[in-house]
Amino acid sequence: MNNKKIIKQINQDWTDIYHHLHVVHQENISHQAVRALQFIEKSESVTVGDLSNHLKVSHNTASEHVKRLIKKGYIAKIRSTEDERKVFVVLIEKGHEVLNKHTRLDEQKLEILLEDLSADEIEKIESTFTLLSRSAKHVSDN
Amino acid sequence: MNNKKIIKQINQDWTDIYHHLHVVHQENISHQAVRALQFIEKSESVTVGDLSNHLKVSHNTASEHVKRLIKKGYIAKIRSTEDERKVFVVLIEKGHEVLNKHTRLDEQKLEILLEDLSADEIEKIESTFTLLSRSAKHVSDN
DNA sequence: AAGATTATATCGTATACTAAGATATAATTA
DNA sequence: TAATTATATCTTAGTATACGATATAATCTT
Repeated sequence: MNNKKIIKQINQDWTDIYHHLHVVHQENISHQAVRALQFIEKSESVTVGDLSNHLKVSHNTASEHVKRLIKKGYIAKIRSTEDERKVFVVLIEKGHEVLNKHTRLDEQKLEILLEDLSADEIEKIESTFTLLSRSAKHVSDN
Repeated sequence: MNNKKIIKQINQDWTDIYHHLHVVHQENISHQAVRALQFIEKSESVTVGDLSNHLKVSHNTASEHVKRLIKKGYIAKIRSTEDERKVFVVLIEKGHEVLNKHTRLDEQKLEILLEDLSADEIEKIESTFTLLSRSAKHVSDN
């Protein structure tokens, strides 16, 4: 029952995996911008106010983040029809692309990696990630 | 043999896991700073010049990154004894802490997650990460 | 309908980050 | 001794981040 040790090992592996397999990108994008894009991608619907809460910045700063991200072609605004004060923000294609490059593992490197593994090992990786992502959602829902 | 689909699924899970389990931090640290800290942590020894190559910035810019990171208490300089022109940079405690918060999964959330799993499932997760991190190192070595 | 509240946007201002060119310093190599 | 290498500093400049103050428009309250 020494989960602490296992957790440290998982984290060590997690960062090693990312370090070796992450996409090499050249886009100049700030840390806050990535956080904003991630939040927008993973949430059902996001308003400027939601973003302000999530990033823990003032409403005007959030509004400026949105302005910058639109200028870069990463997101778009959609005014709510129910309450026309509200503005929803959504990722558009370029935003998805940039976010993928910053958060995902490199598909080509993964492909090379999988080539050297057996079908059983691949199946094990796949089912482990399914299990972990399902459990992770569960944890954050409480 | 449809690895493409499996790869997409792994990536989807990967980002979901990170989204739900990452550490909630408040440090204001830039993207380049995280990249620099990551590179310093994962490499055997790093000079200012190595950093400049890795970040693809000029030597003077790399030198300024180092200056900023030292000012923030994240890294330290160690002048080489063999060649006294060279300066190695290393992570110090606060740098490790900040980097962990930005790249690792939250230990408490992981602990809650593991509590609901069986010993077999935990073992499966552990061995999968060991396998993946070993393979990842292999891929990046070519 | 008038006033209060809510959601977002904009302006002014300030600080920090990022980056490069030019230049300087010190150590090493030829 | 001269050339090269590694790093540091100075100047300059564009961008990012953030907030307070203020503005606008929609919605809610009375």
